[in-house]
Amino acid sequence: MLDIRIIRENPQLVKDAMKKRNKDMDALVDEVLAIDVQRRELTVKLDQLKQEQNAASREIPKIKKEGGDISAIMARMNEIKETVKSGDVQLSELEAKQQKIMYEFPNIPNPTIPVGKDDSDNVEIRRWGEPTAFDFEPKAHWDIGADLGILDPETAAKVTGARFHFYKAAGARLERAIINFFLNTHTEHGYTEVFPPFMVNRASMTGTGQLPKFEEDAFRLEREDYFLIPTAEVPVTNMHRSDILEGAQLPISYCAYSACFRAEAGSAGRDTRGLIRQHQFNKVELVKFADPETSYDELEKLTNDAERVLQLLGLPHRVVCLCSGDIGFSSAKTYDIEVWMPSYGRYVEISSCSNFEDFQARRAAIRFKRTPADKAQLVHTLNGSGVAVGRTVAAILENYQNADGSVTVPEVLRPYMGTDIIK
RNA sequence: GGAGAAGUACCCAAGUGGUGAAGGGGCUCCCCUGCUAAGGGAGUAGGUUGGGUGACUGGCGCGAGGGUUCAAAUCCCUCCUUCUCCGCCA
Repeated sequence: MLDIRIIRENPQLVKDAMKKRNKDMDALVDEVLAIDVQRRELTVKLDQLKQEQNAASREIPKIKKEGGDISAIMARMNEIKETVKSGDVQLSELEAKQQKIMYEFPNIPNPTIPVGKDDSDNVEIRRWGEPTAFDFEPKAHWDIGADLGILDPETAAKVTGARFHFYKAAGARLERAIINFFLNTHTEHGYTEVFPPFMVNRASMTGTGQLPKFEEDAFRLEREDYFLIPTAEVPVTNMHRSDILEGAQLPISYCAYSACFRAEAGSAGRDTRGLIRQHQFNKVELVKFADPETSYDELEKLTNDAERVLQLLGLPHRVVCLCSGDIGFSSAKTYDIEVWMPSYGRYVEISSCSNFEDFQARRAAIRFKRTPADKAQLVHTLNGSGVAVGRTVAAILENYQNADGSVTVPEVLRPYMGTDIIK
């Protein structure tokens, strides 16, 4: 959520920022400003009446005690009561209206990111490794998985439906090995491991920005108002919802494994084969709470930490800075890490590392005091995949495949796999 | 899922309708004491929204949200969480 004060003080800045996202929200900016004026005028009026009520409440018992007549003051109080009551109703309507609009605004893109229309305007920052070369015709991971008997979408389709997978034997073990490898590596680099709930309540989904705008993207439970998490970002960021953290604690860094659930509404027909786009997938997530003064240093570090696991796995990848038209709703700046996927013949997103600045913190009321004497201020929240597990399996199967159909296990995974080859 | 109890500040805790939410511990500062211990004094309800150029000043805050009342921590309703017991279960 944006700060209403920014809109009050510099509406043009907000309008321009939205245009960088290819969104014309001029009318909404003007509307929210008009509501804000009304709301504050009414607030002043009601506060004065409430002040009068409070003063009278102190007088009434005094007068009664002295045996005086309170009928005049009571008449006045009855009159105020009605005005306050209807005023409060009106006020909460205005507040709701204002908040509804405020929830519509995406974050303001950071000035350092490229301005652009869509993913074609994203800027490559660096590459690591070279696209894998083969002296045979490489197969796609879904074919490798089927031939080795380690990936089974057909059975999952029977048991559940489309866009689910069974992993079997070495496939299941590979998934588990990668999760452990990721968590161990991040833990060694200062992240505290947490294992979160996979369902969260509405307040948490609102805190990180999935709601109210993107409810159709999430799976919601029928009997409770709970949502299956689309990413561990949601429960882990919301761990500190409504907290006031100590400045000395920052940055707080967590890593978390979770299953992730996405409805993939609007993705029909895209990436229908293999592990790239599933309703349920595993991910290890990195989450940071940082001092605003250093949050962009933390974004660089977090991105490096995510890249590290790909480097240790020997998977060629590149880092891309998303342009203003391509960043997510809550993000101010995002680096995507893309891994080389031979079957696609291009780099495919495997991690997304973002600084949300105070956008989530304002929604979720996550604050800190730099020193105990300071006033509480909003933290900056960051997160990034460290990294998506299913896509890592796909990348390993494809990049490490051999001419005979077997797959070499990357060296760092061998202790976890208990073998150096899958065949 | 059923029954009962409870949620007040960093911690413990008083407060069942009426003029600013007791008290204690802890913490901070000051005084005294050669040091320590003990003692004395002061401060310590955060936070959030508003108004004012400003010194200042108002509203809301006792788990959350509604309601009754001139007036709610206190009465009523709904929900959440915790504890005890029962049931169920990995």
